[in-house]
Amino acid sequence: MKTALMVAEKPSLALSIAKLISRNSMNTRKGISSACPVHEFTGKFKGETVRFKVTSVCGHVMSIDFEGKYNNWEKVDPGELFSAPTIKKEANPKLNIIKFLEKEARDADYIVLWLDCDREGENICFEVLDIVLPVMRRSGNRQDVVFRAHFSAITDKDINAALNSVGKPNENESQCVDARQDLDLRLGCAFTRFQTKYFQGKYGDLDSSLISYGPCQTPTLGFCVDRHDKIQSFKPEPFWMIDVSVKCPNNGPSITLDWARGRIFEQPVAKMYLSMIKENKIAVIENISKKEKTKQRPQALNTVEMLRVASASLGIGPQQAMQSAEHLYTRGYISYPRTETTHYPENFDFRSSLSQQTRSRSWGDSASTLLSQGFTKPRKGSDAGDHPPITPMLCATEQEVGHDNWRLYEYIVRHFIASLSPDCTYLHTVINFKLGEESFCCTGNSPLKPGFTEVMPWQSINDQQTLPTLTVGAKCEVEKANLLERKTSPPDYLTESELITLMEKHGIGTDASIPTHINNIGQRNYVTVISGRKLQPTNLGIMLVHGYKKIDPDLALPTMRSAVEKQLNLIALGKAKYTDVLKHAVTIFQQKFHYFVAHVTSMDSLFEVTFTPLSESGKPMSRCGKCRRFMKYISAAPPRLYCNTCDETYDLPPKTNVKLYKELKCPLDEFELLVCSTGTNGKTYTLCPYCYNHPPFRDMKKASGCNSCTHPGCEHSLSSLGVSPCMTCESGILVLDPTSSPKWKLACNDNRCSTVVTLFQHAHRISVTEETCEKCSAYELAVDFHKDKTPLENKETKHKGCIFCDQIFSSLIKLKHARLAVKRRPASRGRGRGRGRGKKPPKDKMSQLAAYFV
DNA sequence: GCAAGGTC
Repeated sequence: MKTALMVAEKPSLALSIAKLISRNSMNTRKGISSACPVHEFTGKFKGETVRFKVTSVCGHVMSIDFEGKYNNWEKVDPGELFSAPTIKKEANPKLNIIKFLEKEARDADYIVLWLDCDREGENICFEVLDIVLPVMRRSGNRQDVVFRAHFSAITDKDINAALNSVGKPNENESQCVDARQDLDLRLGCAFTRFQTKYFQGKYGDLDSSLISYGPCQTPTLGFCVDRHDKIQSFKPEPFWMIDVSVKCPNNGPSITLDWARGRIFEQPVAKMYLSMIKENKIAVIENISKKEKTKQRPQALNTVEMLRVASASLGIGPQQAMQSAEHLYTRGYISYPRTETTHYPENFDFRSSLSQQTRSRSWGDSASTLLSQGFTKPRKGSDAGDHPPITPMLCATEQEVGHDNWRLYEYIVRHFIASLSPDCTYLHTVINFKLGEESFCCTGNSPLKPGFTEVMPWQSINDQQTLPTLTVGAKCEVEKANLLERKTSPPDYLTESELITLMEKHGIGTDASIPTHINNIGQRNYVTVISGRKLQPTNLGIMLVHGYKKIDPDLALPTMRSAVEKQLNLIALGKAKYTDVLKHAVTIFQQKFHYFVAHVTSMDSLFEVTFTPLSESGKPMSRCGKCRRFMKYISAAPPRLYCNTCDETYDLPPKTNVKLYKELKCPLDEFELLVCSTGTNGKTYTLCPYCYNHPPFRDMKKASGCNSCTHPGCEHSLSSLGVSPCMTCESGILVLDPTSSPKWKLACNDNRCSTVVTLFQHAHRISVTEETCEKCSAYELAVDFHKDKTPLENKETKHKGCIFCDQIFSSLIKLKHARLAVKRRPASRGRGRGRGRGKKPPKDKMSQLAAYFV
C-alpha cells in the first residue's frame, strides 16, 4: 500500500483534517518534534487505497538571514547588506521540524500540502517540499507525487472536497513571499545598523538599546507621532455656549437644555443671544418626537476586534491579550485566536457551544434562555477564508485559567452569546423647546428591549437624564440662562485600539503581527503607554519620525508598505519575474539608504537639541587601562563605559547594576574591574570592561566576566575560582564569587543560568585549592572560619575539602533535597590545574550533582 | 544585536 504524507500549517489543523477525513478513526502517535503529532489511517486517495499520515509544521520552517560574516556589525558596512548573500536557516531549531519531516517523508509516495490557503502558506509549501522531496520514495516524477489541497473552511464538506480535487502549489505566490522576506531583511537591517551605530556613538541618553527601522514598525510609530504633532500644533479657540435649565410644570424636575446653535465663536454675538433669551421667563414645548432605535448585536469576533476591546475596555495590551488568547486556545477553551473572519461557518453548531455555557454562574442564564427560546440568526460578517471566528470551546472557571486569562475569556464568551442575542431596542425622545425665537431641545433614551446588552452590560442604554412625561404646549419656567466660556480642546494621544484600526486600514502588519509591532515601538523606547492605554511618543520617537520627514518622508509613511506590496503582487500574479521585481525594489531602497546616510545630519540636528553628547553623559566609574583616566558609566540603555580621552565605548551587560571592585585591575590590560549584580537572584560576578568587549582568549566568549576567563595566573579568573560544572545547565561552571563575603556563594558562569549555591557564613576567607575531590573531581575549598563562630570541633578554624562530598562541608550547606541514591563512578584523577578546570566531567557527574540541589 | 511573517 502506498503512503500519502499530508502536512498542515499547525498541529491543531492536522488534527481537524485527520478527524474529518478518517471520520474520527485514526491512530495518533508522537513525532520526533515534540510539537507535532502524526495521525495515521487508511483511506482513498486518487482512486487507490493508501495509508495517510497527517501531520504539520509550526508555521514557517525556514527563516532568512545573512551569511555569517555579514552579521558582524563592526566589520560590515550596512550599505553592503543590499547585496550581501543570504541563507535560509531553520526558523526554530528547538522544534526539530526538518529532521521530523525527513523522517516522516522517507516512506511516503505522495506529499499532500494542507498549508493555510494564503501566500505565507504557499511559501511554506515550498519549504516543506525542499525538505521532503529529496528523501521521499520516488515512484514517479514530481508532477505525480506533489499535491496541494485548496480549502476555505475546516468543515467536513470542504476538507473532503479539497482532498478529492487536489491541485498544484503556486510557485509565483511563494516567490512573492520570498521577495518580501529578502527586501524586509536588507532594508530593516541596513537602516537599523546604520542608525544604531550613528546615534549611539554620539549620545548618552537615548535610552534604547537599538535604534531600529522597519517597514511596519516605523509607519506604526509614524501614526503615534502624527497625533502628537496634531496635539502640539493645536491652537485652542475660545467659544461660548448658552446653558439653560428649566423647571418642568407641576413642580416637576429641572432639566438642562441644549441650544440649537451650539457653539458661538464671537463673544459679542453670544452675549446678544443671551440677552435675547433672558427676556423670556418661560420655555414652551413645541414638539415631542419619539422614535424606536436599534443598537445592533455584534458580529462574530475576529482577532483585531478582540485586541481593540482588550486594550480599550479591559486595559490589556495587544501582546498580553494574544498571550492570554494563546493560553486559552492551547488548553482548548477557545477556538483558534488568529483570524480575520467575522462570519460563522454555515454549519456552525451554535446549540452545543451555547449548551456548554449554561453551567456558568455569570452568563449561564443568558445561554439557557437562548437555547430554550431560540437564538437570533447572527449578523452576516465577512469570510476571509482563514479560520472561523473566535468562540468559546469549553466552559472554563476562573481558577482553571487564572485571573487575567479569565477576563479575556469572559469577554469572548459574552461576545459570542451577544452575537446570537436579539438587537437592543430603545426609545429615543427629543423634546423641542422655544424661548422666544431661539430653539432648544433635550433628548433622552430609554431601553425597550435590552437584547444583547443583557450579556454585555457595559453596552446597555442608560441615560443620565431621564425625561419626565411632558406634553406639547406645556410651559416650563426658566431657572437659569448663563453664558459659558469654553475652549476647543486638542485631540488626545492615540489609543492602542485606534492604532490597531489605523494599521488594519493601511495594511500595516497582519492580525498575528500587529501586537508585535506595537510592542516593538514600546520596547525601543519610541512610545510610552500612558493611562487609558494611550501611546505617547518619546523624544526619541518624535525625533526619528521628524527626521525621516525631513530627509525622505516615504520612510515613515504607511503608503510605502502598500506601494512595495503592489510591486510584489506582480510576482504572485505571474506578471513579472521574481528576480526582476526584487532587483528593482532592492535598488530603490539602496538608493534611499544612501540618500539617508548622506543627509543624516539633518536628522542629527534634531537630536542635538534634545540629547546629551557622550562626552557630557554619565558619572565617573573606573579607570581606563590605556590612559589611566576615569571612564564614565552611562546607565541609560545600552549601558556602557565611555572614555572621553580615548573616545572609546565599552559595552556593559544589560539590566545589571555595576560598581567598582576595590580598584583591582585586570592583569592583562590594566582596566579597573567592576562587580555586576542582576538583582533577581543575588548572582554577582566581576568583569573587566576591556575583556568583556575584546575577549583575550579564544575559549572566552564575548560579553563574559572574569568567571569565564581562562587566564592561568589571575586571581579573579575562572582558572583560579572555578569549582565544578553547574548542575542545572548544560555548559556553565560554578565559580566562587569572590565578592560574596560574608555570605559566600558559588554562581554559574553562564549568563543565561541563574544557579547560585549558598555556602557557609562565618568564614573570613575561602579559597579554591588546586586539589580535586577523589569522589566527584570538584576542586576542594580551603576555608578559614571565624574563631568565635567556627562550626568545627575543638574550635578549629581551618578546614579543607570538597563542598559536595566532604562530611563537614556538606552538612553546612543547606540542601533542599536529601542525598539520593546516586550511582557513582570512580572519580577521574590527576587532572591538572588551569586549563582542565573548564572541562566538563562525564555526564553522570552532572546528574550526581543535580541530585543535591533541585 | 537587526525586519516581518508564520506558530508553540
